[in-house]
Amino acid sequence: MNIGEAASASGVSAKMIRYYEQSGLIPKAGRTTAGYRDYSTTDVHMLRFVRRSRDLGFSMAEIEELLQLWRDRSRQSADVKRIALARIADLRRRIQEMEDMAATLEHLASCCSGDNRPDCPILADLEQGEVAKPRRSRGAIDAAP
Amino acid sequence: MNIGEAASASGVSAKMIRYYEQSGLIPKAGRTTAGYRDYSTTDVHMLRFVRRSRDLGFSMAEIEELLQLWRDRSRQSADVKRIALARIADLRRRIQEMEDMAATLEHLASCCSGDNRPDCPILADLEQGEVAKPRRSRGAIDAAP
DNA sequence: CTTGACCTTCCCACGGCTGGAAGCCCCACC
DNA sequence: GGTGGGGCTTCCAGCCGTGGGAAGGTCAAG
Repeated sequence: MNIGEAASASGVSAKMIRYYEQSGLIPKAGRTTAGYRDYSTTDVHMLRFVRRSRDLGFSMAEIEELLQLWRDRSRQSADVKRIALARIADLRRRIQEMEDMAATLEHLASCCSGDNRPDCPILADLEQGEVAKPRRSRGAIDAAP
Repeated sequence: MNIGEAASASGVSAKMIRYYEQSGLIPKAGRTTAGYRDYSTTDVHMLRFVRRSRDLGFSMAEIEELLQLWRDRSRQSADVKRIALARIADLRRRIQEMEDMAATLEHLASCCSGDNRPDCPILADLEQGEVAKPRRSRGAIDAAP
């Protein structure tokens, strides 16, 4: 199976497959005599694994760890659970930060008349306001298509 | 006031101030005879404005718009409110996506015994599971320090 | 054999920083 | 009036994950 077929079978774009290979997340694919990458159904399983992990917001480093565990028949499920719980904690923390932002903005917006006059509590706050600096955390969902 | 003083007075690092200037977010600072950038207290206000906006998660493009409104004495508060409301909606959408991820992971983790045996429903899901692909959105909080 | 859909590699861009290197200049201190 | 160490300047490169595109080779159908 060539990279295009593997891509549509796994839901990972060909671009991304090459990128994952190049960055060492997945092993180098075998090549046909013509130099095309060649994939097995096991490889497609692995790619689906990666995609699902990304969809759940795991970082590359975490996915690397998860892939190792996935391949390791003598793994301990506790190791997997630990990574998942860490991810959940991270999500919860980031959700809280965003909730705080949303609440602040909602408060400001509710104080703003939103008419054709220039007086605006939102701008006033931006100019003056202090924030308990939320120390930024890792690996997010960003960059619209 | 030189860039270092402006940085500590505003809470924006000198690196960032130069970056914002270079990328056109803020106007080019005046220079002393020695070539040092020179800042006024108004400039510091502007920098604090930028920092607070970033803390609230506004994108560079949004901050550019907000800065223009901030400087525009004949602005309409409705314009500011519109940007804030859009930001809130974006936050709410992204929070929802992350909530969904967290819920999925929590379900999986609760099904995982987390012991020294290899059987693991989390890995099983990653290998098999489908996700209603959450279309990724813009401008996040990411990249750990 | 031609066509066009695929594959290959390579480089560039995004956002939002952060770090480093090289080199100059400034200012406080003695 | 020196001088040392820190500030300042510029430029370049990286992070993550992804998309876009160019230039060239390869495969399969017509």
